[in-house]
Amino acid sequence: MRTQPAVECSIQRTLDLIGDRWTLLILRDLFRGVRRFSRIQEDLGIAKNLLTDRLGTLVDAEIVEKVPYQERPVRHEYRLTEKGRALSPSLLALMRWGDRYVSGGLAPTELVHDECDTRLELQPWCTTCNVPVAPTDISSRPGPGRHIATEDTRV
Amino acid sequence: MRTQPAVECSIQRTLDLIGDRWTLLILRDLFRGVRRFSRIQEDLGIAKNLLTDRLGTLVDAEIVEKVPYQERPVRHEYRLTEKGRALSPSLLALMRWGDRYVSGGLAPTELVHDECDTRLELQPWCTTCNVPVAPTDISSRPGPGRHIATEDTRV
DNA sequence: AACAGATGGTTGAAAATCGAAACCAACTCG
DNA sequence: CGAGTTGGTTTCGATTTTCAACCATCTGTT
Repeated sequence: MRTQPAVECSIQRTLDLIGDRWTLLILRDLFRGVRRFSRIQEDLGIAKNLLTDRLGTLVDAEIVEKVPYQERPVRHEYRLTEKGRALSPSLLALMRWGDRYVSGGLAPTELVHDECDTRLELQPWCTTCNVPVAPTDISSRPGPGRHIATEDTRV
Repeated sequence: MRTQPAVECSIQRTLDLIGDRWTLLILRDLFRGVRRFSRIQEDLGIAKNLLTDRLGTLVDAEIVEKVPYQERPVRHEYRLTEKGRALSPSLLALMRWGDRYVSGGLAPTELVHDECDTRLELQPWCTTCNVPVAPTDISSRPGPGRHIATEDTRV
C-alpha cells in the first residue's frame, strides 16, 4: 500500500482507497444487492484472498459494514454504510459513460427513479443557477487548502 | 489484459478500460491541463513505462488523442477527446466524495461554475420529476439487453 | 453416528504486473 | 563540441494477483 503523507487532491485520496481493479466492482455488487462473500466471489470471479483483503479494507474505511445475518454458525453479509452509499453518484457516472461510449449506446442495466420509473441522468449541477453545467463551463481552482500549480485548466 | 467476451455491465466495461490505479489519475491531470508526458510523469510519480502503456491504451480507446505541439523535433501532447471529456462527471463525483469523506470535508481543489463562481455539486437527477434523487430512491433493472439475476436491489 | 454440502475463509506457489534505473534518439542551445 | 530537454524503451528485481488446495463451523441427510 502506498503511503502518501500529504496528498493534495481528493481524487487521488479517493483512488488510493477504492481505485483498484476490483473495489469499485465489489461496491457495484453491494449496490445491486449482492452482499455475501461467496455471491460476490462467484459473480466477479475474483480470487477469494483478494476479496477478503478488499472487503477488509472497505470495512476499515467504514465504507462497508459487516452485519451478521444468522447465528449458528454466525455468518455475515456486507452492507454499504452511508459513506459507501454516497459513492452512488460516482458509480452511476461511470455506468452512464460506459453505456454511452463502450456499450454502443445501449444500457445493459438501467437505474431508475422509483417514484416515476425514469432512467436517471447524472450531471454537474449548479445549485445557484439551477442548471446543468457543461464541462466547458467548469473551471478548477485551489480550495481553502494549499495552492496547486496552475496551468490552463480548461479542457 | 482480461478479455471478457460478453460483459453485461457498463460499470465493468468502463473499469476494464480505465479502472486501474493510474489511469483515472492521468485523466485528472489532463483535465487540469497537464498534458505532456514528462509533466504527467513527474506530477504522478508514475514509472515511465507504465505511463507509456496507459497513454497508449487511452489513445487506442479514443479517450485521448496525441497532437503535435512542435516540429523539429516533433513532440506531442495528450488531449482529451469528446469521449474523454465525457468522463468529467465521473471524476467530479469521485472528487466530491473524497472532499467529503476522506479529506475531512475540505476541498483541496474546487470545481466551479464559470458563470456564477459556485462550487459544483453532482447528483443523480430525475429529468421527469426535476428533482435530485437519493440513493434509496434508486432501483436498478435490466436494460433493453439481457436479463440479469435479480435480488433485492435496494440499498 | 457418519458424511456430504454450504459458507467464509487461509495458505502457498506460479504467473503477471509494477517500479527504478539505465539507456537511447532527436533535436537545441551555448 | 558537449550538455540539456523531451519522450520514450529495455532490463530486471520486487510486489501483486491468480489459482488451487485446504480448513473450520455448522446444517441436513442417511
